[in-house]
Amino acid sequence: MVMRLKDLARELELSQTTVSRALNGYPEVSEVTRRRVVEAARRLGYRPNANAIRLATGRVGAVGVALPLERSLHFGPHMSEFLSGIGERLAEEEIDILVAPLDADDEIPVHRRMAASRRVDAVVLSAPTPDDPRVELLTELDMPFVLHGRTAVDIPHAWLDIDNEGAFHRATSHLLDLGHRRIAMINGPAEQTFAIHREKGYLEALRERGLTPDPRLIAAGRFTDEIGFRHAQSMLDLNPRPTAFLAGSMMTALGVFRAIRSAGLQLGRDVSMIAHDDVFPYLNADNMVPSMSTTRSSIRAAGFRIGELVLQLLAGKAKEAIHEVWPVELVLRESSGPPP
Amino acid sequence: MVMRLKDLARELELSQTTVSRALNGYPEVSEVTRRRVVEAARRLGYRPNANAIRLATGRVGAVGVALPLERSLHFGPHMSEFLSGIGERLAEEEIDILVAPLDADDEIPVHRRMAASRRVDAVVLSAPTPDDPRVELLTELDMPFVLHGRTAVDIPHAWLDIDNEGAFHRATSHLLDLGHRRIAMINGPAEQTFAIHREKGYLEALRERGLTPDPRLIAAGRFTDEIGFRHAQSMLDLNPRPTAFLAGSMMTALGVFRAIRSAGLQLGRDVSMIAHDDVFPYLNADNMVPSMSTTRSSIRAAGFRIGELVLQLLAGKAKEAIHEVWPVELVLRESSGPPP
DNA sequence: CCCACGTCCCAAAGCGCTTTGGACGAAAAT
DNA sequence: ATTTTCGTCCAAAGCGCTTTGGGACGTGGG
Repeated sequence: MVMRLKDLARELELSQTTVSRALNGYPEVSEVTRRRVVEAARRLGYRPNANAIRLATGRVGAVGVALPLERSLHFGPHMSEFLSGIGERLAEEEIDILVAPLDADDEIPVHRRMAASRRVDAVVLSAPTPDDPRVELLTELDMPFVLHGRTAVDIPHAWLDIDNEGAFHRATSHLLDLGHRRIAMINGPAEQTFAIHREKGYLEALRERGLTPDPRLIAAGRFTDEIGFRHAQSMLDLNPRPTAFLAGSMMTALGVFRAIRSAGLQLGRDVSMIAHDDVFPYLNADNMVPSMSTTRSSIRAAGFRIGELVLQLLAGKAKEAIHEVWPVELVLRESSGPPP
Repeated sequence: MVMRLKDLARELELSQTTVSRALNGYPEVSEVTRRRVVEAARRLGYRPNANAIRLATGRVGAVGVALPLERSLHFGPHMSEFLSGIGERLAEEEIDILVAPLDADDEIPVHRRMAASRRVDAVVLSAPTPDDPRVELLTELDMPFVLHGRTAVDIPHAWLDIDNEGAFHRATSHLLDLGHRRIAMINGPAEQTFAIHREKGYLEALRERGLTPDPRLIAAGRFTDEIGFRHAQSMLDLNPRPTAFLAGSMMTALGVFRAIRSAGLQLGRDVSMIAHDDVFPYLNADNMVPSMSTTRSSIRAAGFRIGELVLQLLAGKAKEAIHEVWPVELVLRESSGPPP
């Protein structure tokens, strides 16, 4: 049979109170007793029942991560890296991660359920839209959360985002510096905040040079090879064709690459490309041929940090004080160069 | 304040017992009372405290999915599809999914903790090796589990696997039928059961035609673009070079594809390839150019089914009765044809 | 010598639910 | 008319932990 606190206490001829306190490091128990207790617990393989602790304390030791099923069609590979990052940090504190796979339409009820049934202490949200309703919902439900990304919602909340606007501004400016004038942008899903920010950075960079953006060179869609291919292909049919591409993800970049090649062009010579790289271990920009110039920001590192922020939030830090914008590196490699 | 069972009972002027039974569908409460209770619960937004239920019943309503951090470097994209599949089924039953990201070295303690602290009712394991120690561990801990894949461990346990051996046997045989004689195999991590099965299928097909396998044409490694590229590149340097490739994953296939091209060869004409496709929504074999011939099996569907099997296991079905081998389709497209 | 004050420990009351073992009438059976 | 059965409902005892509110036993200062 599994050993409970009561058994352990009986074994030690101490009260449950004392054993509990000894194990949880309260001061009102002598050091020698504590050592005895801890040693016995280890020896007898005592493991507190997590559910009893949860009930007694009201704390759960778990955070929920919303995994939008539909969106995960776009964010599959991102999601797993992100999760790993969060997990890496929270595992250190023995905090569980509850993934809540949800359809777009039952997102609200699932969050309600999570909150009301006290399954988690906090929630991590990602892939927000500017008017994301989840922010209001969770605030109302009094459920602490950290958002990966940003919204325009006017309710104080904790978030961490990367500087998407800055990244694409720099990438675009760099291509302009090289002499490119027709720069295509294959963005992520148009409703997402990060995609909006990226477009903003791109447009702003063009405007600063007095260039008028060509709407035919701007496309949006999911982060798939296929979307990249289709958009790039039709853009390369234009006359004059774009001499450079910005790609929203490495998946997109693969598609663009294919389109460039199948148009008989050579990446890095005839056409340039800078792609955004969330740093997947299985898709290395450096090892591509030609190696890919990227705006780089590890989504895994962001996850790790978000784990940290969740802990801070739960420790009582004000959500107003939890805002981080991470700079994005521009890594130049062979895929970007001057126009022919 | 949040509504508890006691409040709801007081509100209805009923006992907690009756309210609880009404809500949980026990027979000893009249239909009219039940309706009253259910209606009031809905109206007042009553949500039972999950932790109290867990403590009282001993059931948790959660299953753990081991997410090996290190291995997830190989299985990142697979993992997220697989998780989605499991989640899709279990969400229907309001069962939570706990992901336990773990380093290879603390795998054992994490499982012990999960089991002893009653955080989950069951566990899903994936990516086993033939002598996987987790099978024995979980059996010992009396923790129900379903394995995705197979081991050679001689302990009864529930599993679901795809017919890796058959798939690669067929793919190899098909290439042989087309006239290929030098067929290279770029496999997954050598220690994994599925990779061993695939190699077996491949070797067996060669032997059936009286061919001696060339060890230089067999490689193993993680499922990355890079690994695919490296191995394929060095194999294409051989003389005579392989005329066909088998790739363990779509990621690998992308790398092989690059190597073929950078050797100045054309896929589907000079060199053939059949890749294994776990069906990622963001990497579509049909949309590649040329479209990719594959051995196809949806890892998401497998996840969904495993969710189902977990439920059966928890409902009392014997683990000895839970064994499934799924056939794998061979889908021929443009990347495979006769040798030049 | 007494009292205040630490120090170390304990009994018991929760946490919010399920479940056991009846109670109480009314209807059916004897 | 009395006993059985049945349909409804309830009080109270857990589930395994934390935490409150003391109690007992030295120790040192007045």
